Amino acid sequence: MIPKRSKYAIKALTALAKVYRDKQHLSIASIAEQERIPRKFLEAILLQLRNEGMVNSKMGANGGYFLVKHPDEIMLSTIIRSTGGPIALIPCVSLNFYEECVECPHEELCGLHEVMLEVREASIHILSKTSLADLILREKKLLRKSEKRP
Amino acid sequence: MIPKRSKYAIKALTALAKVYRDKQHLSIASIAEQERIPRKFLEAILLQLRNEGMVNSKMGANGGYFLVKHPDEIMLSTIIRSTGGPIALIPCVSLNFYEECVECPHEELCGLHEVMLEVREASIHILSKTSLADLILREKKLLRKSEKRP
DNA sequence: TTTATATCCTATTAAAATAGTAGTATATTT
DNA sequence: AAATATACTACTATTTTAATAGGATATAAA
Repeated sequence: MIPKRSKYAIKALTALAKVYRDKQHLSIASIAEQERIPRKFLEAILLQLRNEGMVNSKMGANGGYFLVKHPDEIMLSTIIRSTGGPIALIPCVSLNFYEECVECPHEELCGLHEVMLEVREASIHILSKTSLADLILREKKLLRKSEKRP
Repeated sequence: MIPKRSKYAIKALTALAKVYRDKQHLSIASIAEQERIPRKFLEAILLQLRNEGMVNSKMGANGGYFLVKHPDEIMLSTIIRSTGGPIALIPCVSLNFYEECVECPHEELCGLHEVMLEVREASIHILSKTSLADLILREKKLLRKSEKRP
């Protein structure tokens, strides 16, 4: 499982993506309310994303956060990783949270290692081809579908 | 990430699978040493797997654990699930650890939900077609390969 | 029948990760 | 100047996971 932190980040960035074309920004408070994320927690998450260059902010009255890149270019895998969420199921096959197995003398000879690598590749394949823009598009499609057959 | 508990379980059951055809059993102590798993922790894990019917045990001197089913029939997904490891990345798409999203009014309309479902399906597809026997086979192949090109 | 060896079982503790909060400083707009 | 918003540091609380302790029970072999 990825931490709530990562999920909150995806939700918040999606909200920012929705106002991207109008060059608008959103305040922490408004995102927190809209997405039902604890305000102070969201503040910490956005601050971190800012320091990593994924978003930028404007201080002071009428300030807020906005995306630096186009929603097409921001992939779920990137968001998950930069908020500390490992995608792999075990540490010895994680790209960003790698840890050697204490019990494996040779991990190249470990069958479980090999299978877990395949799982990771399958997951990353999906998450690194899905952008914030894709997420929004999917939601539009789901909404249309539900309106046709209610 | 799945808990260490799940990984230890897979390692221990694989050890039991290796002696299955000879109708042999292994003691907790010997598995713990061989797989470098803390003995008492392994004891708790095997006890639970026994209560779920995945393994059986023989008490007393020269006792130990053995598989109840053929290694072909024991799938990684089953082991992970019964040792508390969720395969899904977020609770709202987990089969066995499902939790409703507080923030989603309609999860059928959530784009992230849809993507995470795909990730889960891809992972489960691999994990539920891979058995303990497959794991052993993979290791044999990896070993052969490494001996050819050392 | 005694001794050694193993599992059974419950309870407890330790450590780490995660989630969330507090409070003050700083910047910007009106 | 007042109101509003982010910046930043530090802290706390909660939960989960990992691991251990220790005695009860069963079995085999000496």
